Amino acid sequence: MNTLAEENYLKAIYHLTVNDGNAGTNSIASSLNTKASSVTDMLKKLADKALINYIPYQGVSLTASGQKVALGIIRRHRLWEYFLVEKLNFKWDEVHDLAEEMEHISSQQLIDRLDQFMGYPKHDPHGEPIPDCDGYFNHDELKLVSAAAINQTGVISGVCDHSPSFLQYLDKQELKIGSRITVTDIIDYDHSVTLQLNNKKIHISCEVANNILIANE
Amino acid sequence: MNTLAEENYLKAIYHLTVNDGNAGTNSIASSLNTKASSVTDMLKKLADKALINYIPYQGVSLTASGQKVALGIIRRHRLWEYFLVEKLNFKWDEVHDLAEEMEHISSQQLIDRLDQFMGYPKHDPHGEPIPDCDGYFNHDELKLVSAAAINQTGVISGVCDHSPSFLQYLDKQELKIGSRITVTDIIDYDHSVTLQLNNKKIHISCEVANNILIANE
DNA sequence: TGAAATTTTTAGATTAGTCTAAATTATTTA
DNA sequence: TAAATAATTTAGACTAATCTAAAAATTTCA
Repeated sequence: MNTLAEENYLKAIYHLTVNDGNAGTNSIASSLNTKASSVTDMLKKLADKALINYIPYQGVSLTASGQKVALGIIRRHRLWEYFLVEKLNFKWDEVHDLAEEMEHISSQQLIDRLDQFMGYPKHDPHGEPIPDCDGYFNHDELKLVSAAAINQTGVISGVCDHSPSFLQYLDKQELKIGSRITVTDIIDYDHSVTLQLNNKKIHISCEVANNILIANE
Repeated sequence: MNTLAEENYLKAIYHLTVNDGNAGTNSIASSLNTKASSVTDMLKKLADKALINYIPYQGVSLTASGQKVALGIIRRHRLWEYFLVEKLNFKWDEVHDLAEEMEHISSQQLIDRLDQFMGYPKHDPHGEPIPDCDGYFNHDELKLVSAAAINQTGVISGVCDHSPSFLQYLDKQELKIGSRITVTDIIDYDHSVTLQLNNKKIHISCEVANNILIANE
């Protein structure tokens, strides 16, 4: 099996490459709060284990087996988040760091039984899809609120920022996963957005609109 | 906080000293599958942190704060074992190694909510008492089957050996926690024991009788 | 296109935990 | 009670993961 440090590197590389395919040493270092020289050392180890494709000075990508490992970690992380929120009544802004610890318990049987116990949830509390035991998941067609047009309606289905302060702000505004909202106005000057939520008008900044995902209707 | 290795040492020292008060370097080494020299190194670290009383060549005992840490680990271990058996349908012979990993997730809040979620169980699946959040637990008055007299009746309330092979043997004999048994015969020659369980007579070896605990009626 | 800036790697050191082999202390027993 | 035996500690080395500082490669852009 892989060490804790190796798992954290694989997960970071997965998140950095899922959109643009290739990650650099510095971006990995900053996402793991470590130094570039430490990253270089680890990249060699991961390459020796055939978990990444690594060409010095050219960045890295995950191999098929590295991606499988990374998706396993992400599956565990999201299932534990779901467990913490749905079974132990944690709030969605409290579970990230805990799940970060729990995701490293590697028993496949444990995770599959946990999945069954919870009824095979499809999404974690932040709307992220949960990979199944083979690493597959539907990539939902979501759109940023900041990219929506006036009068567009949608259901909040995900958030990009998982920081407690952002999630607590959403709680205060009663913006949650599953809420149906309509974009009623977009201010040219600062790109801030006015939303209709039930009977309420809510005005959010461009930055906030940039971190909320809605499903098209 | 303490490292994983430190936690494992504290737990081992707790188990070795709970009856006889003092543990030697070699006994710690063999219970952790490591070498005496490694133990000596770690004992110095734990003594520096005031978690153990250590006098070179004289063995060790836990300090009050070391005991508190150890009981916290044991609480987590036993609660996870209960969770695995009662919620995820693992068998009692399958949970030890998994709980050994899970016990190192240190969030107090997680454990207290897990405890609440399960209804504050008093015993793990092997009958071991679960310390409360302050480290307290009732030390049940139990007796070994091997120490019982003929005609004595009791309820199986614990097992000393937690190995899968022993627990699977008990399953096969339908001897489980909660079963009421009566000692009907004790063979002088080999100290083996005959039990009455419901309508069934069961003959067990001295070794087995030495690992089953019953509560006096 | 070639110097400046940026990114990445290398070299050498550090820490936690472990090991083997040798030395030391404690215990047993003749 | 002194030698033999057993238990424990010390000395020195190793691995994984990290760091700082310096060197090398790549990219940028004037």
